[in-house]
Amino acid sequence: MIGEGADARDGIRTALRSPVSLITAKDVAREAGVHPSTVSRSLDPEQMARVKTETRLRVQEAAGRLGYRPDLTASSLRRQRTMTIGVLIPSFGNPIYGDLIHGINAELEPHGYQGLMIETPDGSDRLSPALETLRGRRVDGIICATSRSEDRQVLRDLVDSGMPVVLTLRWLAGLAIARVVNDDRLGGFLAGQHLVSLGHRRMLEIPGSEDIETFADRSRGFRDGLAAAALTPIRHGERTTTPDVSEGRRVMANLLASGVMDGVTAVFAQNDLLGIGAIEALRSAGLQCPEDVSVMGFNDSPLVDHLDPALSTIAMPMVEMGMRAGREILRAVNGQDTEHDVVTVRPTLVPRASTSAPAQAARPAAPAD
Amino acid sequence: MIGEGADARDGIRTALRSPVSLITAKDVAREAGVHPSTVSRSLDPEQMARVKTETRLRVQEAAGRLGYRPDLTASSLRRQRTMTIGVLIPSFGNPIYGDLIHGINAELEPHGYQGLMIETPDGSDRLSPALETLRGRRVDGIICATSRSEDRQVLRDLVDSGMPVVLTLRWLAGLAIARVVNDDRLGGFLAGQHLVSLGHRRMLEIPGSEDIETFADRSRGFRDGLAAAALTPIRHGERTTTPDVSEGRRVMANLLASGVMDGVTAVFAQNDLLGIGAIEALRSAGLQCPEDVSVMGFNDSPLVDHLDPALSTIAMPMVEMGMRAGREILRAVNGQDTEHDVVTVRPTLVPRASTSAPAQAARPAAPAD
DNA sequence: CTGAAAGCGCTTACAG
DNA sequence: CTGAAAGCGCTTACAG
Repeated sequence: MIGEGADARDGIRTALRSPVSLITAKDVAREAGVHPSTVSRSLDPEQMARVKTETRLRVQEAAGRLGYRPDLTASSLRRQRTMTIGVLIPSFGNPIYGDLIHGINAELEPHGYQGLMIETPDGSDRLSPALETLRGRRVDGIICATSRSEDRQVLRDLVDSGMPVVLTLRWLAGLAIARVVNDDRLGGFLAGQHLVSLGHRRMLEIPGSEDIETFADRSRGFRDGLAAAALTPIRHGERTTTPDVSEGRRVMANLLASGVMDGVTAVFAQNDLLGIGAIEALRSAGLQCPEDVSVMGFNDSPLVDHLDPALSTIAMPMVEMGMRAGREILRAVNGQDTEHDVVTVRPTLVPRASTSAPAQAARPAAPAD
Repeated sequence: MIGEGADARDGIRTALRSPVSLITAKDVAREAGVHPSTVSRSLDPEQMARVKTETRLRVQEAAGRLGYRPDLTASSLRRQRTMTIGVLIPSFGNPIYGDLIHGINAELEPHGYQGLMIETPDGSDRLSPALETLRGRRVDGIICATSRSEDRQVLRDLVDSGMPVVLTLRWLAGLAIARVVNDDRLGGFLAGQHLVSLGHRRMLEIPGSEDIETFADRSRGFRDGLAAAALTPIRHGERTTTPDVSEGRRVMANLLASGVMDGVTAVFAQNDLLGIGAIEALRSAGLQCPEDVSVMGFNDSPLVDHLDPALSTIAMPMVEMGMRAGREILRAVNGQDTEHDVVTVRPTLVPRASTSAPAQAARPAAPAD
């Protein structure tokens, strides 16, 4: 009987797995009266020029009618390209990375690429496993926004294996890997300059983790900003682990207890959360921000403009950074040399209520009256 | 000359594409002196029992030495399984979804599955294209955290196509799709009960978008909470589009201008951002929170505990929700019937400084003195 | 311009 | 217990 074979086969298929009956190029070919290879050509923008218009339209019509979608899994195997870019993100819970992802996707999607996001939290030892996963999935390239100094060897091996890689948000000195980063030194400089221009003379930093180049750069910039007014930050030995609110609170409490804060009128916290914690510790000690101590953050995280006081901070162009990183990885994937590409985006000062002139009005060396 | 053929081939490979020289099962087989099929069996937990231990160890050793990772692209094609779950998220920029993703990944990863996250913002018409992408990539199942009433038909079609689907965070009435959701009605109830217990009598809601079932449920629960004290929320015609700070500000300004707020001592905003905006509009009008008007939010977003006043809100167990959603989709992928599964997680009240007893101490009907 | 064939790398009935 | 073969669905030199 006609169709018996097909029915039986369908029956088996259905019984074995989910009833997703997927249309293949073969089905479309039968419908359009052509060979499957012609289906492939008619649907590939790069190849369709070689197909007679009439044939192409017939195939496209049939494909549309049947709802045909080429199986990317098969296409990937044949082409040795998955049209997938691995994206390593420090945290899905930190909204500033949301804009980075937006930027990356905005660049990848129009080119048919899909970002495969994996979270590799700081200090989690999850970078290596994540890279193994991405290798197994044969991603075409990797954007890494989580590099720490301890990752140097792993990243070096990754690049040596031939995988196109772009570092963004953070980078590591001494690795020949393309990077797209914020000019953190400029950011630190802007913070320092801002506090100096308000009239502060005694200032200190609440540093982020030292094994992240980004934070080291913010320090350098901050020192530059102070140096321009012949000032230096007050030195102290406090270090932070994860740059969050509780660490900011802990460090500021220590600084207050040890007397390091005596006479200090402004603090540059290397990110917003540290700054928020610092303000809370100040408040607990009976000090007001900005009246007694001005506090700056870094990142311009969501909601920090709704805090009391609204947090002065440095904003990074995260969307732009993501787009640039996307562009770089696509260049690398397409065989263009990017190894020594360094793209830098510029942060901006966002002055708000948490910084003001010091109460004692210790204005920068104006002629004495 | 020995090896000449191989060298020539490698040369071509290198010239053609990235120099990622990937080890295949064939390479491992040669190294271990077995057939590629034995390599496959020795490395597959489900099959390795059939291989003589000695052989298996030899293969595993060779695989380890060569750094062999099976090509998931080939494996997917052969097995008709990609070990990938599509995850549709409303926004990467909203940190509450970070915990949802954590929960999902925590469940998927131990089972060898990978989440493929795609952002489909509300009101963006990006659900359909995203689903097309996921189909093309042959994901094994889809977790959708973005469903709106306008998506009903698209989701119905998706399920009809045989794709395993689980809705989470939000859901749609009248669709036979498994769902894992917060008990929003309970959340609304807790909010109402909290305000009533503080002594409030005249209260109103700032609603979220009406075409999201979640928000409608919060309203129902809130009304329940008030009804338990024989109260009803003040009705008004204000509606919000995207539930963000500026909408909260706009709506509260309108409510104040139109006199609807007269005598109202407490407001339930259906999410934190609306609540923050409402507080700001109150302040602009010379009213203090909570002294003049108490405000509750919903979500317990990051940083709302650092606002002034710290926002009272309802917390959802996002990690748990994500884990449950992950578990459900794996069940569905593995052919277990989930169509009518409804998993509900319970929110909790997080009372903070933005809610207090009303100034005029309109305590609930105590015997007059 | 189109068809037929080969092959991407894996997995899995099927033999033996 | 292991090998040899077939085939997942696509794409692309190769013919014609």
